[in-house]
Parts: sequence; C-alpha cells; structure tokens
Amino acid sequence: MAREKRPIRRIENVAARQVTFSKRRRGLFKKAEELAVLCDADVALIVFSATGKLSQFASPSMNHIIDKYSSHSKNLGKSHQESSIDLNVEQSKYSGLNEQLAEASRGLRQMRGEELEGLSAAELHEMERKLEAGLHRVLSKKDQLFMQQINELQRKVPQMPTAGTAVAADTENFLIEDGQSSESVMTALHSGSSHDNDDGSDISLKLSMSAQV
Amino acid sequence: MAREKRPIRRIENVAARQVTFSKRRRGLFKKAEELAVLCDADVALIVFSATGKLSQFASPSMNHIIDKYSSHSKNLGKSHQESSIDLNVEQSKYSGLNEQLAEASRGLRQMRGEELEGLSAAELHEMERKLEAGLHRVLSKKDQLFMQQINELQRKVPQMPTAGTAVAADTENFLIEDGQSSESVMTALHSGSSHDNDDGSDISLKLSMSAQV
DNA sequence: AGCTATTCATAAAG
DNA sequence: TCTTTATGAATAGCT
Repeated sequence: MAREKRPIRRIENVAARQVTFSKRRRGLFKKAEELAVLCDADVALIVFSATGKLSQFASPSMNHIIDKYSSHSKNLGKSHQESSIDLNVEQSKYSGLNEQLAEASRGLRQMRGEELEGLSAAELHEMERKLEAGLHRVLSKKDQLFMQQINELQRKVPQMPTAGTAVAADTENFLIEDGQSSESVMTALHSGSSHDNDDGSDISLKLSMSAQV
Repeated sequence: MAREKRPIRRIENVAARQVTFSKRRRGLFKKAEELAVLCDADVALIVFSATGKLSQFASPSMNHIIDKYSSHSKNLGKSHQESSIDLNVEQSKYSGLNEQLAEASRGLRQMRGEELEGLSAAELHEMERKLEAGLHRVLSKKDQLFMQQINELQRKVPQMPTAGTAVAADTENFLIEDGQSSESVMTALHSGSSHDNDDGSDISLKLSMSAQV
C-alpha cells in the first residue's frame, strides 16, 4: 500500500521484515479493537513475532474469549459435556467467593488502566482521582523512605556537610528502569512485561450468564 | 474510510452494524493472515459476532498458539488447558480461592496507596510505575472519550467553526511484550461466516467459567 | 522514527 | 449480500 505493492510472501530481509512487522502489527491491533467497539464483537488477537515476542489484544478479556472459544469448539464432539456439568456444579459451590474474587480482579485491572471500555467520563474521572491519590501516597512513602536512609547515612558520616542540597533526593535514580513501555491510548489487555509479571496474582474465577439477542 | 469517517463507537443501528461487521471482519482476517505470512509471525485471531457466531484464524494452529500463550503467561497455571487437558488442575485451584482473594484485595489496597508499610524502595518504585501507567491509560481514555463526543457534536452542528482543530485522537493499542524464542511454521486456518438474523431470533445463553492467573 | 506516494479498506448507496 | 464509488487509512520505500 505504498510506493509499491508488496507481494504477500515471507519477507526475507530481516530488517525489512521487522519494520513491516511493527507497522502492520500496529495496524492489525487497531483494527481489531475497532471491530470490537464498532460491532460489539468479542475479539481476541494473539501475535508472536518471529523472535518470540508476544502481543495481545482482547475484548472483553483473553480468558473470557478463550474460554468461550474452548467451550464452543467442544460442542463439536467431545464427551466434554459431562465434565462441563461437573464444573458448573463445582462452581456453584464457590460462586460467592468467585464473585468476590472476580470483582477484586476487575478492580485491579481497572486500576491498571485496562478494561476501560465501558466507563463513562465521570467514572473515568473517578478512576483518575483514585490513581492520583494512590500515586501520591506511594510517592510520599518513597520520599519518606529515602529521607530516612539519608538521615541515617548522615548520622553515620557526620563529617559530611549537612547541606540541604544533598537532600534533593531525586527520587528517580534507582535501579528499576523499565523505560520501554509503549505509548498511547487504548484499552487492550496486556500481560507479561519484561521484568515482572505485572502482579502475577491476578486470578479470577467468575460465573457469568448472558443473553444475546 | 469512505464517504465519511465513522466514529469508533458502537454502531447502534443493527443492520448497519451487521454490514460493517462483515466488511471489517473480512479485512481484519486478511490482514492477520498477511502479517503471519509476511513477517513469519504466529497469529491467532478469534472473533465472536454480537450474535455469537465464531470466526477464527490461526497461523500454525489455534491450539499451538493458545498453548504457547498459556505457557507464556508465565508463573502460576494457566487455565485454558481445557482444550488440551486437565480440568483437575482447575479444581485444585478452588482450594486456594481464599488465598487468592486475599492477595487480590491486598493488591487493590496497595494500588490505593494503603498498606505500604512493608515495602522496599524498589517495590515502591514499581508501584509508582504501575500507578503512573494506569493513570496514563485512564487519562488517555478520557481524552479519547471527550474527543469522540466533540467530534460527534461537530458533526451534528456543522455550522460551528471547527475551531477545536480536531486534535487527532491518537488511538493506539497498548501492547506489552515479553521475550521467548520460538519457531514458526505456517498453516492457516480460517473459518466462519455470518448469517445473523438480527430480528432477534438468535438467542444464546451461556455459562462460563474462567480462571486467570 | 518521520515522510509521502500509492495502494488498500470501507461507508454509503444501489 | 454483491457492486460501485468517493474518501479515509494503512503502509512500502526512503531518509
């Protein structure tokens, strides 16, 4: 779609392939979300680059859709039905807990900025307020911690001029730097960042019923 | 992309939504396949129409990619082995529900900036990063929402000078990546078509269970 | 990463 | 749904 039409076959040049991958992946994910939003469809997109990097998008959530997909394809023949029933029974026992957990997980995801699709401007504003409040407390706590450490060091090394300048406590030069996070807007589902699973403990079990007409 | 730009929000008119769904779904699948071929990537795309019809595309195969995805979603189990195997693992998870709920709740409280006492500077920094990321997404979403509303109003009131300079609502996907090596083969699978009678006949009730870790 | 020239995708209408 | 057409988007090749 540009200076020249590109035949649809594997791009041999590695650099060119990577560039094209980046550009097209972006476009693909954008269109996936547009389809989900415009047409009220459930969409899940998983992409592994040739080098193994994962990108994903899901609306409403990857787990939801994969579950739906699994149960959908099982209708095609397995004696899966019985285990399904068992599971449902099993599930009802815990539905109370499950709901609580689902709600907590949803709260966490929203705090992370995921799953924002359905929210109104007012609700978004409320989220913003909460996040800012939380951020403020975390920053305060961090400052406090640094201050403690600095004071402690100063006590140990009284020779050092207590210059207030040293206190600046540029709260930013610490080891963790993640720099790379992606830019932009949009609610996509994501997981697995480079050095830690954003809170790997996002477990949710939910019981849902929906009627689509 | 045509006679007029269509704002990216749910299409209310059922017939129009259906038409758009058909067109865009075709385009999306085409691009998904092109990405897989051109860039030697593993791609899985699952789409459920608003009426519950399934369409799918997968580069080596859906199972291959979902498995890869599952194991990629590191640590703790994945839940979607259903297509492959164990439902037993699922059950064993029930026993830990309480713990999981407790942990999720703790996560929420920490996101709110409570209970920060025990954390190290590095952990605080990480919390800060997460909160900022979440805040950024929320703000972006809010901007996006406003933009939509403004655009909508401007379309309704064309007399109004387009003063606002319709700032490009930079809508992008948020993808996060992770490394892992892999090889890829190519086998495309594609199925699905739509034929929904939005007359309100296609009714489906579903009961689903999902566990996200 | 940005920039165009082109090709592609698609909204509206038939 | 399929076709046509005008127009907005995506993107290949460069820098």
